[in-house]
Amino acid sequence: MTFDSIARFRRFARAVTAEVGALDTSFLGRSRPLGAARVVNAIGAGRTDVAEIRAYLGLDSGLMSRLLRSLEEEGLVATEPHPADARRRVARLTEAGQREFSAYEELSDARASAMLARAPRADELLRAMDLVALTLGRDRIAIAEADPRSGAARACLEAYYAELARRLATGFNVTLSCDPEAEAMVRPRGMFLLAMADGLPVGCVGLKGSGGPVAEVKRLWIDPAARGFGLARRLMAAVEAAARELSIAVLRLDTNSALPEALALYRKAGWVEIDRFNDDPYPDHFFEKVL
Amino acid sequence: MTFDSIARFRRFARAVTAEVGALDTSFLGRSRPLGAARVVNAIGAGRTDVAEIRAYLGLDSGLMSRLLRSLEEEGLVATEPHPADARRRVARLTEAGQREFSAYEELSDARASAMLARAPRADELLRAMDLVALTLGRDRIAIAEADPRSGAARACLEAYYAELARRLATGFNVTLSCDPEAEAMVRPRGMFLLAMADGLPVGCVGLKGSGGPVAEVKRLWIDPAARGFGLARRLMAAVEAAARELSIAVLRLDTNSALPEALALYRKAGWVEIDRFNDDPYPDHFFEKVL
DNA sequence: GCAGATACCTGACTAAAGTCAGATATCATG
DNA sequence: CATGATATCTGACTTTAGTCAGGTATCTGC
Repeated sequence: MTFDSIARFRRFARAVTAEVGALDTSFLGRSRPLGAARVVNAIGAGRTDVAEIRAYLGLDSGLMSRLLRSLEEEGLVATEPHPADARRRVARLTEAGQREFSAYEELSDARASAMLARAPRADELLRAMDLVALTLGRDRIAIAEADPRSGAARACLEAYYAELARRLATGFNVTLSCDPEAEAMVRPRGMFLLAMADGLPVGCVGLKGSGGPVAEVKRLWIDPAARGFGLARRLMAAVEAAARELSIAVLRLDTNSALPEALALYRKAGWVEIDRFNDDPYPDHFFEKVL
Repeated sequence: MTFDSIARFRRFARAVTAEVGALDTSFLGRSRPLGAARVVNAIGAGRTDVAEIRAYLGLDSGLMSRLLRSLEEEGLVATEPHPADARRRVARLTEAGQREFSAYEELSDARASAMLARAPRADELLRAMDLVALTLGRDRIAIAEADPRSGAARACLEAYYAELARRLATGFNVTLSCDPEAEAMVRPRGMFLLAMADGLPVGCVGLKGSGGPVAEVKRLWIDPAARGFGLARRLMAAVEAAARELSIAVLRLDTNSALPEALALYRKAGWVEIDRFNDDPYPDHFFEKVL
């Protein structure tokens, strides 16, 4: 670390406090107290259970109750008993509430793009923001199953291919428009996992099955901004567990010595090196793990 | 920009809001309302004029008055009339106030180093934070005169030498411990300017005089995280103005073609290329500007 | 069916922050 | 020195946020 890292950290905190303060109070542009605005946004973001919203926003039950009541009076929110548990209530936005939520969303989006438009190197700025956001939120990164043809999965796969093209001496080329292997990474033959950080994908791994007892692990990739958090290990553990559940007996994978961190990970996770098992031109190392 | 830059920006805003919220309320650990704590910290950070603090924190004059009164009762702050204008008042921390301020500082420092210690690549994280903080605060970057032997100046010079060593094909080497030219960049013969962002240096330029009518511009450097904001142009304009003030008639500088952005800047600012005027082994381009 | 836990609601509070209309003293300027 | 601007202070508010002690209805596990 160079000149006074703590001072630099605190300069960041100050800069961001000022900006975020403005961001928070921008909600006040719509003449509603911050607390009520936060509840509208929590519901709009998909949180339905009152208890869930309460926990997320850290509110007292009495305060929560009153905020919901005032939002109901305003006609933005409707509540009804939870279908499975009559003690609980679920909240949803009315049409007017939806409009209000959209207005908040547009405000935030406009703020974001204004800021990005003013930055001299928006791309670099976004990568920096990713690194900060992911480091702060590393404990909230969750692994979830996804369709390999979904937008989030495609984003990871594209980044994966681009990184291979950059790092392999031979380059790398896949016809992205119709990935020939996506079909094989769908249940029941296989599956596909994403690591999600606050709604955005930051890593993936695929299980490519053939219907038989042998399956292949493919497409392990972690967003550079999320490396060092042990996500690759978590994804590999999750894909192994999923393979067991699908009654796979043997897992295989291929990789390239230009990716030393991958080789190290596989060796450390109990994979053993085996002979070449395909004629793919890119890989030069082959591993197997018996489950 | 790759996958949904606005969503990425907003993920950053959310992550940082949560963290900064915790940062703000950490002040509450010392049983003092946030408003009062912010005033103590503003005074501790060197703001003395009541009006200045009020503007910085965005407070109503009535509220400010009451906050100061309560801090005086607590014995943390003392106020007195402004020596030059009896309408104004200046505030300063008492000894107890200094202790309280230090306690806040230690809290913030501890928080910062805990966060940095947990990051897998603290160096990269800091650079990302610099980029975000400087982009957010670009309009508050100020140019100030400084001693080239001060810590802040040395930090810039070291970074400058390191960058030259990286970018020049020949490498670069200065005996830092006793920079032979620092003496010549001090008034009355010359001077030295820093660009300061929230208390930390992000760029520099030196004016090396000999006592005569010809002086040299040296050591123009901008922190990579602060490039693209037009700081180099501002520093060059400031050093020119200072040279005029010192009755310098002709400015010269040398540079290297491995730094094309510097060449472009000098040409655009009205410098004209001249013949080699020294036998320094590193530069291969020489410029002059008549004031 | 009963005890204890859980989810939400209500009423009665307090603390903190912010607003606004004067009052007072001082300064800058013609 | 008169006039208007400026800086701070005071008193009287309101709004927002948060706390706490009960109260009602419901669920879970024995």
